[in-house]
Amino acid sequence: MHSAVLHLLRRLRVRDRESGIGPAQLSALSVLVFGGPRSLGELADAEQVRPPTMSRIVSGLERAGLLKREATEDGRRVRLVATTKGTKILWEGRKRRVESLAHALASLGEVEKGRVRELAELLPEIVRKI
Amino acid sequence: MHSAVLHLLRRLRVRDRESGIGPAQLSALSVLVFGGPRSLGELADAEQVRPPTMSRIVSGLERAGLLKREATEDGRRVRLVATTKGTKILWEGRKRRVESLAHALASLGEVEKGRVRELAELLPEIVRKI
DNA sequence: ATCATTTAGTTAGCATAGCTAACTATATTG
DNA sequence: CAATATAGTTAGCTATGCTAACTAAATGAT
Repeated sequence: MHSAVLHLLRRLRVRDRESGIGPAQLSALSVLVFGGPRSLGELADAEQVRPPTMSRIVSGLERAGLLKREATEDGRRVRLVATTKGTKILWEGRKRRVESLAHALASLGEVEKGRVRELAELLPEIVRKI
Repeated sequence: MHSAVLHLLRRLRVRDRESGIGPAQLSALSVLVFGGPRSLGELADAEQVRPPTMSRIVSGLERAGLLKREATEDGRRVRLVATTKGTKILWEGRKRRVESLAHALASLGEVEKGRVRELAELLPEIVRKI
């Protein structure tokens, strides 16, 4: 299962590359777009990455005009917000990934599709427990 | 599903880091250990990576004493073979991953476990079609 | 048989991404 | 007000991905 999951992800990333944005940047931006604005530390936690790493990922996204750093009441924190451009790019990427998966799933029988559906619902729970 | 798979992989990689070997090296070595010796180009294909990338990954593994480059009849090709040390390290890593997954799966009911099992068998087929 | 082409790998050079250690600036607390 | 804690950044290392350009070996065409 570990191996299959690894290769599934690798294939999907090939499509992601079309967005012209690195995988870590893409994943971080998706948290902002689909989960709303948050601080750098929160984003680092969500992405299971250290603050310096997230700091650089955010710098790249900012340079590309995909997010903005905004000041907060607490002078130490920043609020990271996806720009319109960032949001648009992400929705296009999601569309591509869904197309790839849909293509692969289309040739499966109804029974198999049902199994995939069941596991997709189960996975987040499993992940939380690891 | 894409998101859940991404985070599942990320969690498992945390355990993999304990091996003191990078994720790409670990994955390439696992192909040799569990799939047998092969050429650099074949390994690059299996890992969905370009030859120069695989060349450097292999160099790292060789430097660490985890695999050997052997000559073949065709003077251009090399045969990559995991060493005893490489094989041992990989089995220990597999053990750690299995422990992590087992821990997460242990709390599931029998029905859910059955679903996971069915999908684990289905995944490689899906991956091949993407 | 020789010269051109194809194939397998490597080297060089660039960008992204992960880390720790050390720093700055702002809040909080004693 | 001084000491400490918290949020981010900077610097510097390694690993991993790419393309372009190279070497060496095998194949093929005349």
